[in-house]
Amino acid sequence: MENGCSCERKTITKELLQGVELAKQLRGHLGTNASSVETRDLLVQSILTSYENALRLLKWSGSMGSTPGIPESPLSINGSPQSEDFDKDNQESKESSKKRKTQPRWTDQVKVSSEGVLEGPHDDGYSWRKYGQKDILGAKYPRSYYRCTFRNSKNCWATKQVQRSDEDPTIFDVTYRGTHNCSRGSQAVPPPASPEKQEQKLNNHNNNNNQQEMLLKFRKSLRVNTEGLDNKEMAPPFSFSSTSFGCSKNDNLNFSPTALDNLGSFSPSFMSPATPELNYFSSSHCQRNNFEGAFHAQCCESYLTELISVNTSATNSPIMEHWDFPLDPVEFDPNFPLDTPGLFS
DNA sequence: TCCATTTGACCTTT
DNA sequence: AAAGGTCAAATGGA
Repeated sequence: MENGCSCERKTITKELLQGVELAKQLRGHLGTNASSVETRDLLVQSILTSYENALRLLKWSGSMGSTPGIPESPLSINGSPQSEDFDKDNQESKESSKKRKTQPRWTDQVKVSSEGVLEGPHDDGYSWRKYGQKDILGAKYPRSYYRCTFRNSKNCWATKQVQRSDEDPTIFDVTYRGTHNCSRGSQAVPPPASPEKQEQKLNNHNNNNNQQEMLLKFRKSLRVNTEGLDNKEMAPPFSFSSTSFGCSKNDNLNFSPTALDNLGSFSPSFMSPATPELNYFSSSHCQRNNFEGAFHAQCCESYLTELISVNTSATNSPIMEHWDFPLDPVEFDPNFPLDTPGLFS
């Protein structure tokens, strides 16, 4: 009960702190000619996202009042920490269907290139294995079900569903469930894609190529930095296209904390290659259009903590946990009364 | 032989 | 009861 409130508050505080920190960075960038427009755009976008998240949290907690009861919320309604649910999930592997309700869920839309030309990177760095396909009532196309390849070896229970859009067959709705316990599944370059397989995810706002490029670089950086962490079970097909931004797989990118700061607002792609009709998704920024569950997940700090720890090297958290800024508690009091009337009006 | 995909059956949820 | 989701045997490719 009270824990829930406190969790929400902390999460909101975190978001706001992130916003503050990003604003500071932006100010720094504005004072110099050295930073690129892209970087500034990124910072602005990050700040907006952060504040939007905070506002959403406020709205959500406000609409919920003191009455728990959001269905499908990964945040355990009865007050039990999300991490407990996850632990249970891991233990009760045979009761997988019971996980449906407890795991965070969010959807993404993926647009597939009709030309089959690689316009960006594909995949999310995770390895998926198809375990089912089902015709869905009212849907033209069947829905495909995928789970993490490392379900058994690493007890990773992340799953996803891929549903081709009826209206636009080039669009795929991808629903993710659960978070990866495994570290990022691969770092290898994907095999040459056939035209059919050179499908990719395009952002709904893909006219912002600069931002996409920055994201790609960031993801590339992540990949580079996680190489060697998990070599034993690297699944080969997921990586960035070397043509995406002129970097080969072996390029060593500077991946400094500064770079992370500059790009940290982007969560890594949740896309994956694994479906016959769409083998390689490229990532996009901020494409997530439905944070069902996952958004609520932010409200529980234990869940947050787990996500952060789990995703140290390979994140697929629905939230922006990359922001590991050295926050200065003196400049912004975490205990600041966020429910102060008029504060956000 | 190993691993991924396919697909019908079964289970869970609504 | 119907629809959605998962399991697991069969199958095929490397």
